Amino acid sequence: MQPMTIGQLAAAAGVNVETVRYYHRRALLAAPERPSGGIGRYPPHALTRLRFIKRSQSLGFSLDDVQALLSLDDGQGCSAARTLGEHKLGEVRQRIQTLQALEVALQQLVSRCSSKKRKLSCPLIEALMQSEDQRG
Amino acid sequence: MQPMTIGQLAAAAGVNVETVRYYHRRALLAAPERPSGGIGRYPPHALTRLRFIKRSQSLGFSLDDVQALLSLDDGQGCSAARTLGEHKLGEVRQRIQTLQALEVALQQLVSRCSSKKRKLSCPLIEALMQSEDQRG
DNA sequence: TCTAGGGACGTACCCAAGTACGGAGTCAAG
DNA sequence: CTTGACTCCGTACTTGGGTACGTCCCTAGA
Repeated sequence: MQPMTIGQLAAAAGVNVETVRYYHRRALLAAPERPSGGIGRYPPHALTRLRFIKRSQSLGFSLDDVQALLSLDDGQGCSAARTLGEHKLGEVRQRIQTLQALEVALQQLVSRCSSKKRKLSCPLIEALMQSEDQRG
Repeated sequence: MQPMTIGQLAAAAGVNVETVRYYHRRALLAAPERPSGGIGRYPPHALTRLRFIKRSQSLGFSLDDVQALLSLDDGQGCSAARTLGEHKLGEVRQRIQTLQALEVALQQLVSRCSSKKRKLSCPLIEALMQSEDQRG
């Protein structure tokens, strides 16, 4: 593994060159050493870090989260990292709950729509129109 | 129920005045009749529609979806509305699946973090650093 | 030495669903 | 008749995660 240009780095990680530059701006990825204003070369470590970022994102971490995670990458911050992970896990579970409630509600609306009982208008739209909080 | 000003309408629906104006711009809500350049008054129907929008949103419909839904509100578009609902239901179920996979992965990382076996660095961060797709 | 293909950098733009702001007009009460 | 609250309208800004563009610069190969 040799030093890479930004294009090679981006291709290796499967991201856009602009994305790499964006990560520089967000201080997630150090800009490479650049001999006398020339073209920068990234060490292999940069690819590892780039992959770290994408992997964390795919697990639901925001770039702010990733930044926090990276700042813990000193071998000392394990419990803090764990806390972060647990927090994120809580968020994920909360989102699942919300979506499951949504699923039930939507399912009911849709099935009411198929078993129409001579209503004048669509039960789905009707249900959205006048819900419990308006009449109760 | 009498005609309302925009402020009353917004308050009744629990939204910002600017939100109502935004819905005008999106053509989700008709601008009210306005006698000779004066101040507009909204009929009660506007509140119903505003609530329809917010309710639909809370069920996961985007404003574009809501627009489609509203255009079906003529008593004829029931099957189209149902199709829309089913599509949205599919999306919701897909999101739930993705999040559940995420939940499992995150759970594993976090629990690996608590049962540390004398590793040098944090297992969570380590796992993010070097995952299967890099070594396999 | 010329040239093509990157790379470096700054700025602007994309999406959704609003929010914020500033100036002018209007309306009702005191 | 003035004050103060509200409305109207246009424009710009927000968040998050980038994408796109334009211009200059550098470098390797022929």
